[in-house]
Amino acid sequence: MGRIPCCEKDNVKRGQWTPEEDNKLSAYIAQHGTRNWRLIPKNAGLQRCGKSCRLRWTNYLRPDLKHGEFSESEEQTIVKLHSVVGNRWSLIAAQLPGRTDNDIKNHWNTKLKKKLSGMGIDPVTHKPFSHLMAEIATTLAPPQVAHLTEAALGCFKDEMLHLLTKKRVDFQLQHSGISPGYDAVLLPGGNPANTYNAGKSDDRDETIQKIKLSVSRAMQEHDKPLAKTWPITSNGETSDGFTGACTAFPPTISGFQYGPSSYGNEGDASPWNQSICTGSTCTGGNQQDGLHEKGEDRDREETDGGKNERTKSGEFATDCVLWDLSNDLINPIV
DNA sequence: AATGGACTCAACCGCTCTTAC
DNA sequence: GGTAAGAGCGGTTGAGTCCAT
Repeated sequence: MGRIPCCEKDNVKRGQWTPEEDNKLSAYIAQHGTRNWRLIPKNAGLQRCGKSCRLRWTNYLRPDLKHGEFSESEEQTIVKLHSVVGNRWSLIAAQLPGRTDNDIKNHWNTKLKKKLSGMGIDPVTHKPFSHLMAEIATTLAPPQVAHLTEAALGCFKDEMLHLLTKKRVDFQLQHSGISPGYDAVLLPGGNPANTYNAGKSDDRDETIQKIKLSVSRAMQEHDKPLAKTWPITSNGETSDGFTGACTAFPPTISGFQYGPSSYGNEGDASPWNQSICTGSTCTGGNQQDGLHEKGEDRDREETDGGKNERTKSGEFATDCVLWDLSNDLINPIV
């Protein structure tokens, strides 16, 4: 009944691999291939679990692996694919020859997440943080909206402090809203990638509640309007022209841009072009493209009868598709 | 030079799905 | 059909290294 155990757990070595172990494993696999990981450590003379051997081979020893730094185009691909499939590292790795899921996961967690956060973009939703504010604004009464900026500033201060002090902050806990676009993606085999949304909306709701609470507090502290408020007018603009949320977002970071028309576009200084976002709609120049339209359609479908659309004129239509995934990237996934 | 915090990344853990028995 | 190991995957850990003070 069942299979025999892959190894005797008491008799296996763990931890870092030595060059001798690497040589033994590589030599054995070169000669016999990678069939039956259970037998490989035994036959190769290694005191390792078969699973450990498999990981060592697939993540490090395979001759077709790249070990150097990630190129800019590789980073673009990772971010773009992540915006579509989320933390499905094996799917992303499949689009990057020579890179393993572990490599990509590590690179994302140590570098790319911080880069995006530094640009004012939530690495989970791939939307500007300011879009969250715009979404909240749609649910607030006008007197509360006047205090939104102040309240949100308080709630985002941890992120700002992180950027300034490089202290670790778990962004995912505070910004776990998921782009509506995720739901529409099909994975190999035709399964929708919608499981990625499971459990994430709670975190975003928590953030929204947090900001709303701050709004209430701010209103209690200010019987009269703030000295410098940005009351949003009926057309979505503030009295001094501030358009809702993010005309200043995200900040430009040298050599790292993020944007809709970026991938493979000629004439762009960098593939990291950022979309110009007003906090309500994108003006990044690709609003007519199919993907963006799809994104807006998806958003409309999920706005629960227009919850996200503040007015008929749509000043606070909150979707802003940041990535224009090229067909050659999307096709293998869809 | 010493120290402590931040960062990186290989390796492990634990879960799910598949497959052999 | 039930059981348990194999395989694959994403999340987490911790040793080593870097860097600022």
